[in-house]
Amino acid sequence: MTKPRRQTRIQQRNRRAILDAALAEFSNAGFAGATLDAIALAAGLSKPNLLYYFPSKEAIYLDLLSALMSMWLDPLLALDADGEPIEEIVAYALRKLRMSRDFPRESRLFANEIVSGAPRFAARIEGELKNLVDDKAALIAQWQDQGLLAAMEPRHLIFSIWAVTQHYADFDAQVRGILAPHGNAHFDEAERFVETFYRHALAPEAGAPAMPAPAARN
Amino acid sequence: MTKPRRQTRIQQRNRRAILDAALAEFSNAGFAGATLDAIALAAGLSKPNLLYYFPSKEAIYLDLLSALMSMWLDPLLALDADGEPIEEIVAYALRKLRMSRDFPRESRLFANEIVSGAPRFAARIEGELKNLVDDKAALIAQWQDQGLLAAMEPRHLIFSIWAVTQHYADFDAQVRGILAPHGNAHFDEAERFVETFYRHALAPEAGAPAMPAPAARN
DNA sequence: CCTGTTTCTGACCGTCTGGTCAAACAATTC
DNA sequence: GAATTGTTTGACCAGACGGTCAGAAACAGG
Repeated sequence: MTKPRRQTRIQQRNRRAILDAALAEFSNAGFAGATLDAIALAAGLSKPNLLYYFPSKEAIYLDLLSALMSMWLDPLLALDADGEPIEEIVAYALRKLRMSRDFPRESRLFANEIVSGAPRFAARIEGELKNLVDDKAALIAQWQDQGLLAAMEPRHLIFSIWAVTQHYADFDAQVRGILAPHGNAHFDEAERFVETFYRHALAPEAGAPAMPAPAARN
Repeated sequence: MTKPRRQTRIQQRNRRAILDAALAEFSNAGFAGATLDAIALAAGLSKPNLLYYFPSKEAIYLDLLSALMSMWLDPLLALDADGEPIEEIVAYALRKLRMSRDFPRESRLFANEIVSGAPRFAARIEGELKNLVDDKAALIAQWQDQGLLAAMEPRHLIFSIWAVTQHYADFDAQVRGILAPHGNAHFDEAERFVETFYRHALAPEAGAPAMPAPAARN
């Protein structure tokens, strides 16, 4: 039991290569559409060798989901109760947007999983993700009660931020088909849009400073 | 050549059953994940019989895409240049939201296709869809120049409406995991959110009536 | 060098999948 | 009721796919 040395350098390199290749494959083809042969090829390994590092296709997929979960949650986690509400939410939306630009494969992996009914992900959605959203929704509701934000259902506001920002990664093919951009230039446009849009949408009514919002039914 | 009678009653019934079953399968599993056996089973036919009506799996898929294309475009098409701008756009968003509620399979079919890079759909995106968006984006820009709408890039505004409304169909599993709703009750909440959100976000600045918008760079 | 361990591979297997086909069955027409 | 046309099926096929396995390399340490 001396010197555990859990992973050799070769293991580290190959596992990394496999996960990277798998991310590319799964995010483009979904779980069903991706093949071990394609992943092995992209990783520069033979298929049996790939299965030397991971016991099955599903194990690779689940490993990816787990590894990316925190990256997925981080931007929302950073929403700061002590910050200025509108700035905090706008900054959150911009963080998510930049993740769509910088990590589109990760976004599409989750998108594929969830569009297909999240068969291997439901537990985590109803667990970690739901808890985090509940927390932050309460924070937003509090800000609204203080008249610092326009009144609107906080969870749906969060959904809208996810939807709008992830749209640029998940529906990249459509966005590019319509904007016909060069490279990632359209992301600058998107940043300006997201910032002005949410800043405007979140601003409380001028003459309603510290009153409970009109449509607060819950 | 007398009495063409293109489709018998049996043909009509079976083709309909196949397309319906295929929509269910493709929207849940994507093109790769869906199987002819599953479609045939759901349609109440044997696999060879299914292939008597359609030449191939891809033919069924393409038939579906074509048939659903106009349903997809209609809500945007109905955006009326003679209407009141904010009401028109809010009504458009609500139409799209109700489509997510009433036709989630159709929405997920497109979502699956586009998330996977739209391999069988790119032509239509760059054709019909792009043209329609260009048209309506010009109309929105015109409204903005008249000071009737807050200034923001029209195409990205349209994207945001697609993203927010389709989110409820495409990411249904996630929405349900977080809201834990009974049936479709959360769609009422979503309707209220979408309406107030866009009404607020689109309202022009109080003191900027008929001036070209500040960030109009294009 | 030898030895034990880690890494890698070719050959193989059972299953599933999209698709074919000849023939049976049903419906319609004359 | 015979002939024609339209519909359905069981049996089958070739290829792809996830996964196994025995053993060959490559790599370590002594």
